[in-house]
Amino acid sequence: MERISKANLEDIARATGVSKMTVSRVLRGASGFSEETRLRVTTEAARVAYVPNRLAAAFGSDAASTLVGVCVPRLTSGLFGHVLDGIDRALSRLGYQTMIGSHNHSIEQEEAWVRAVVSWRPAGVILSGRNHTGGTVDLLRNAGMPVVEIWDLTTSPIDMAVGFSHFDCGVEMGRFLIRKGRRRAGFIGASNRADVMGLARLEGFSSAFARAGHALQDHEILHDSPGFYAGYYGLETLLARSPTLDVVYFHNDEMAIGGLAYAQAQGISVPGKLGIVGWGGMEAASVLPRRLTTTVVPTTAIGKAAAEGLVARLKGEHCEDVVAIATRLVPGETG
Amino acid sequence: MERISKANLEDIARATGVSKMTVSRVLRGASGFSEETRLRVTTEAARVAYVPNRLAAAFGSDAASTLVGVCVPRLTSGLFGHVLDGIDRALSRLGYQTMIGSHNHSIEQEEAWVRAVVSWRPAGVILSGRNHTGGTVDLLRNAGMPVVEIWDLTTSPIDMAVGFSHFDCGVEMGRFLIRKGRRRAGFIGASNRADVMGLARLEGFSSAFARAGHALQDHEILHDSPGFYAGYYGLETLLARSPTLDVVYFHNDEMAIGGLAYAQAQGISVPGKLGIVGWGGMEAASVLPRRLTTTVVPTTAIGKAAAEGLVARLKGEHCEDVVAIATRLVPGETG
DNA sequence: TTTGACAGGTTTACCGGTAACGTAGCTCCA
DNA sequence: TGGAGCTACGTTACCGGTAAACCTGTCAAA
Repeated sequence: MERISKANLEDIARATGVSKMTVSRVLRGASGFSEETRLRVTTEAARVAYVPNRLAAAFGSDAASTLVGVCVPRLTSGLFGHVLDGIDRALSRLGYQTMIGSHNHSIEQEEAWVRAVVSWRPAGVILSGRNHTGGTVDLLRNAGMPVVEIWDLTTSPIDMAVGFSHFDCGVEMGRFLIRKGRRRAGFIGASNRADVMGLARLEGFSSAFARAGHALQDHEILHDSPGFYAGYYGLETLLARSPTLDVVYFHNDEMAIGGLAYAQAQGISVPGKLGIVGWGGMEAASVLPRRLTTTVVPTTAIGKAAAEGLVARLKGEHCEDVVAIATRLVPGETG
Repeated sequence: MERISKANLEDIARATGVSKMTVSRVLRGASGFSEETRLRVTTEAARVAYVPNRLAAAFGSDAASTLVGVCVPRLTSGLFGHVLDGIDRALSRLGYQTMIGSHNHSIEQEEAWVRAVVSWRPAGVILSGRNHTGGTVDLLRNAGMPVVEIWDLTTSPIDMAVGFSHFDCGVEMGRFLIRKGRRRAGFIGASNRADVMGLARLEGFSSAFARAGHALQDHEILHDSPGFYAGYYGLETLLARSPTLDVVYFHNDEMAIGGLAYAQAQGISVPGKLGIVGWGGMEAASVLPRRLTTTVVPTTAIGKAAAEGLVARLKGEHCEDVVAIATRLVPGETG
């Protein structure tokens, strides 16, 4: 009974009187064996509780890895949680395992993670964003495996890209607010300057206002995690400096809700005196007493598309290099 | 220049005039070589951009795997995001890779995941909860690797456990509310009946009220993901049925905030007419206009403790089998 | 002078699969 | 009736590390 689970192909082969290779073929569901052999082998495999050794399989044949590396900025973000969920569901349905990491908006940490994950010889890699170190790009190009860059769309991906343009999100929100009559806009970001995607939204937003002849009045980027607190205190800081703002664009919905809480605590009328708009489309944003004006990002769909694109490439099927996933500006009652 | 990254130990050995084994020792930082050799080897390794092959390393020596499997109920939960972050930070600092999966509160899905992850011969596994299939337990026992069960504490873990008691959380909240004069309590859960940990809180809560002579009046368990919507509509449903409730305990903070939103929309005075309390301690809960009464769970600390316990066991260091991490009931302005 | 300990290596065997190729026996058709 | 083409296997070599055992020269102590 002891270490019964340590059985390998050879043990099963001996017990059933066939060769190791035949057992391998049966258990992989390949072809080249009779129904009778299949039955004998699977029965014996079940009896000894055979656990395949993917390490040996992936090592032995360079093409057989079922491992996919995924790196996101933060595991604690509600949005990326849904992206990971979309990826993980799609990949595990297709028989792949995911190796997940986070880099906290540091491309150096991302390179370290890529180095670690490539040493496992994965079938492919999914990264977030379009900004990577030269070392990361070299490593991935040399490894010659499919790479999908998600979240921020680029027209010249390392290999493939699935996502949307953060700059365009900012532009769209800016134009929307100008149409609504807003003129003195501010922005509150967080997660420090390393979050280039948040900054891209700021740039798009700013350029939309500038083009309309109303330059961005002020912005505040906090060195804090982009949550409710940062939104609350960020708005306090920004309004202390620029009390005449008539609308504030927040880095994300969590922060916007924090800002909303501050405005409410101060008796500032929203959207009357001050508009508050977010980004991301977290669930809370649409059920709060006042529905937040925000941009909804189809997170799960992005994850799913990235995973399916990667697998399509692995199987040699055709698949677009760049897949744009549309975001949707949802007007609420706060902007 | 082509496929220069495909260099292996043998290539480096040839180029530097030493044996493969010596190169292996140098690059692993083992001992048994001179400083001059070390320099020659590391220089050559850098020149050819050597990427180690962990597949081969883990395969070749059964003790060398640096892989740790982690399975949580859902990747989209804010709380588990922090747990994963705690685990991932601790493990990557210690040189391990994490393979993350989710099982959506299904122990059958958990078993499937364990089967898949064990086939990668990881160094250890971290699971959530104490409820597993017999197959899961057999698989892990036979594999003979360290296992940490997190989140819900058990006194008889498969191997190790790090967490707290959900039942006790419910009891503590129940007693707190009774002291505050609440008598007619309800509960709103979600994620269907499979979430045994949420149900344990309900049981603890219910038993506290029962012991005080005020049986739980009503409860509603929605077949929906435990988010803001479920809280909003859950409270609507529950109050339609039991309008005289004076306090409602929610599955988590997201749902409680949804409930708060419903109460506010209906003009129900909180906490005057109805108390609303949550569980989990999400950041939003403490900055909203009224601070939510809730139980704060030290998520990151649990992840960190689980990871460090696992590694301690791997290194043969002493480490407690059961580590209790205290939660904290934080009275707010809603209960 | 001998012994032995140690640094600094080398050699060999092996981990458990899989690809590639070989082969025996059978059927089927010209 | 010979051989082409199948099915159902078996054989061999190999993936890239690492453990373990085994060398070899040097230096110090006995």
